[in-house]
Amino acid sequence: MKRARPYDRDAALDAALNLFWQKGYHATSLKDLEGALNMKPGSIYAAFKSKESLYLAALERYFDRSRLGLRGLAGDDGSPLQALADALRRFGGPAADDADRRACMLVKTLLDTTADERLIGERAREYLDALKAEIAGLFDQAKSVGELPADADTSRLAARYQTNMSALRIEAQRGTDACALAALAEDMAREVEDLRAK
Amino acid sequence: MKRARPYDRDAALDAALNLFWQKGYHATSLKDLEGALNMKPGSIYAAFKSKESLYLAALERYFDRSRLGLRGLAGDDGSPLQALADALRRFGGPAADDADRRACMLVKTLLDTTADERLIGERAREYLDALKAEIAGLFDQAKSVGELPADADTSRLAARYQTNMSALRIEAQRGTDACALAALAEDMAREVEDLRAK
DNA sequence: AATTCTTTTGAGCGATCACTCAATAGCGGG
DNA sequence: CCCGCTATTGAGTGATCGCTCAAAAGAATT
Repeated sequence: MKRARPYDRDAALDAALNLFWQKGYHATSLKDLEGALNMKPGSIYAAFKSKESLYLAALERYFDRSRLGLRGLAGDDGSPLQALADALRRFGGPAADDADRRACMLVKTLLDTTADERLIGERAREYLDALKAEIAGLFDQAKSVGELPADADTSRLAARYQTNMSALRIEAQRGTDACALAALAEDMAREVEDLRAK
Repeated sequence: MKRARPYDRDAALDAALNLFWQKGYHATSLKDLEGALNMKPGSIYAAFKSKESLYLAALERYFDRSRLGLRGLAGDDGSPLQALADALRRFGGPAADDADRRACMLVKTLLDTTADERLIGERAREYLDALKAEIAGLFDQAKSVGELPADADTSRLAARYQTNMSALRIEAQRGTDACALAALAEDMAREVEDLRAK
């Protein structure tokens, strides 16, 4: 090795992730990326091969974080069901930062992707499926702790939960007023809590 | 008037609507539109002013139809609540055509729109609000027929319903298998039916 | 059939797209 | 301190973007 990388790959990926998440794949130009990553086109292509590859890398990063977030819910306390309900309330409450008021990047990718970018669309679907499986795992935990009846269909519950979370975040991006958003989140959270075996 | 319009404005708008709905605003090029509308660039601009204007016209068309569809639910039978529940089941069932397996165009527009296209984003939000109001109107009807208790918060119910419908259609576009999709729709439909005053 | 006026045409505008590569810069080993 | 090598640079690639306009075409009127 004769020369170390002067740029920070992690920081660059973060910047790309944020920009892509905000503007979407099609609306983000190489010029935009040059500015956000503070890299010239040549460097970007040396480091990330192509715009599509960069997007895929950013998407994977997003997925990793999302999965980590979900796994973080597991250890919070003894009640997986409560953790899931609270996560919904969190997204309906006052936003910590802008990113919490944005629709899920995977959903945005899913809706923005056509046959021209098959790979990106397929990847988004895979990641969404994987996250759904993580959620199902949490419901499984709830079952093993006795919060859910033994015959609960955890994968069906996971589908419903993921759907609710996605929709809530879309609603946040829509700009629904804080009060209505909180009400919506509350309805969804209650739905989860009401699953608790009596 | 010396010369009648040889092209069919309605058909052209339909074609534009479908193309935009499928591919999104950014991914749809003028070339694509030329092909779909069977018009040369000059004609398109003479008829619709700009790509953005054309998109807005297509979006309005989409909105009009959606509103019409919702209003059509009102007269179906004496039970607005049942009509709303059945509409959900319909989107979870076997698709009549491709368009029924696509996310709502307004939602796609909302997620695909940045500050660069403020007007389009704002319009999408307005239309979504208007449709939510239509749904609230249906819940109001349900209330006046005695299906809902007098103190039901119909605008909150409408928000929840719209959210469910949007999410269901995203799920359809995601390619969720028919069985899981039907289960999801069933869960949502039950949620509506369970509102029925006992 | 000639005239008139509107609509359609499509080559082509400047700008921007994603991307490349010869030249340059700068660190590690000798 | 110089050399060898890799990472970075940024002007420039052809293609395509949204869009324009002078010219051609076609219906209505005479």
